[in-house]
Amino acid sequence: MAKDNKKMVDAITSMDEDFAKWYTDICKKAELTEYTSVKGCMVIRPYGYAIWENIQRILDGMFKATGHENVCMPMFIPESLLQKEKDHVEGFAPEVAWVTHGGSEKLEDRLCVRPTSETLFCEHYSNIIHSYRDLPKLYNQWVSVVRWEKTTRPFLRSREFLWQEGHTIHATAEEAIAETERMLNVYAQFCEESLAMPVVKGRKTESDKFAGAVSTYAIEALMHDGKALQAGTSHYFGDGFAKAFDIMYTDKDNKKVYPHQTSWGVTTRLIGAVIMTHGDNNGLVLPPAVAPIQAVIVPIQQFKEGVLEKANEVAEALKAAGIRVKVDDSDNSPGWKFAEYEMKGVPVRIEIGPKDIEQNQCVIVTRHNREKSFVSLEGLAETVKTKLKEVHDGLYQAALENRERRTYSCVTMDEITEALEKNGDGFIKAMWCGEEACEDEVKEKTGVGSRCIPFDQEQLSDKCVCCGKPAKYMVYWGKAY
RNA sequence: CGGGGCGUAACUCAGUUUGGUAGAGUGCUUGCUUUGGGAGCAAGAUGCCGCAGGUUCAAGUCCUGUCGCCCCGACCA
Repeated sequence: MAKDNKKMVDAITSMDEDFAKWYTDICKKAELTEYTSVKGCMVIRPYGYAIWENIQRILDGMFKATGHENVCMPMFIPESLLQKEKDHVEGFAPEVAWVTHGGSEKLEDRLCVRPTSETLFCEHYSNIIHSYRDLPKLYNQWVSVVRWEKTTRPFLRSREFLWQEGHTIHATAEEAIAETERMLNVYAQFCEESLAMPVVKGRKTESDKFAGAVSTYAIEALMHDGKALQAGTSHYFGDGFAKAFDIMYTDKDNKKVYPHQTSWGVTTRLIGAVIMTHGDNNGLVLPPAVAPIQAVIVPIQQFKEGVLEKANEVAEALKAAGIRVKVDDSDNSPGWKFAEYEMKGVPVRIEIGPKDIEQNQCVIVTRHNREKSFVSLEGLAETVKTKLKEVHDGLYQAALENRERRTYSCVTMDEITEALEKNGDGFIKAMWCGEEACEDEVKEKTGVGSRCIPFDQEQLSDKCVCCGKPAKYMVYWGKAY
């Protein structure tokens, strides 16, 4: 644990003082994003984009390992195509951006800028799928989409955002459901192993489903301030889209039947999740797996002979061992560099000065707890790898503890209100009868909405927390981003 | 879309009440000294005061309109 919680960087608002401002301060000061002249459209700067590239690289590997292929759909959807699935268009129409002109000419049919690409995949599938031999298709694309949000925040909710959307089509419902669950597990595994972020896996309630889905699964994470963040979703569509788009194939018995579909996605919101899960009052704290710089080397008295040479030599050795390393040989003071890389969340810092070189050692400091140790330059790459692992594990443990500390089991409405008042925002575990009216009432009376029906069910009581009728599920409730 | 706040130098802001030569700190540039937790001194550069009208001898300041951004709600990844 941090032995010194003193805020080193007065440029960043303290998270206890104003969590929202703390968040946006980090986005700007750690050079992740800049605002542009279009509301909700942000520049993702090199340091922020490098995090996304790491996320992409790891996830893409996981998708390929599970048999998926990357494709690329156009960014425009004709209005007529968007209209084909009724629930889908109702869900998305309020937030789509429209292209009405090509050059100076008005378009006959306006084009929607994709808010998601189900309709495009469906149109394509209807062209290429004719036989059971054409199935399954396991597709994914890395693109950006546009949703005209009213309230925007960097990474958490922007009008254009980067994501991947997987779209698969299968011969049977069982296969499609298995795919939906498999990809949710891939997301959960990624969040835990690469982002050091524990998540709750579960199913969304009917009212919270994706527009056009039979069922929606999600992973939910709890942020530092006790608010929930949906970190990824996976949808099972049944054959609803296939029917709407007239996708049919001939099965082994020479019968024409409808295939079953899924889609699943994660977005640059994951970067927001990382910020709000691991960040502290000194700035960002990055999980080593996605950190653009895993170790920064700060030379001390770098003008003295041999110091920079040694720093570069150490850097080369670490690079050779596959560690992402940077030597900061700028003429800023060491203190400035310490603060700078802490703000940027670099997991490990290495200090090398004349005194160290004399003793063939260096100082190594881990970002999450700021613990300092003197270690030999001999076998440093292995030491650094151990430290990176320590940072990852430390982050995961702290995030898990935060979530556990902020998860409250409640059997009555009063208990919910009390728990929130006494301990602050967090996850509420409570039983539910399955009626939408109760879901709404819980939200209205206590302020927490249903997050998901977790796969790991517990029987907290026999009765719905709201109406007292027999309970069907235990639900995680919370305030959401 | 509702409620609140804010647009003046690269950044944070003062100046607006009471109209009268455009300000400070930080950052930036150059030089010297420094370097184990955001260094010191000296010299320098930087402004359509969000935009458009209006009132006035005179507008950053007053009036009208407009655009944008931030925060909080409702909705969403």
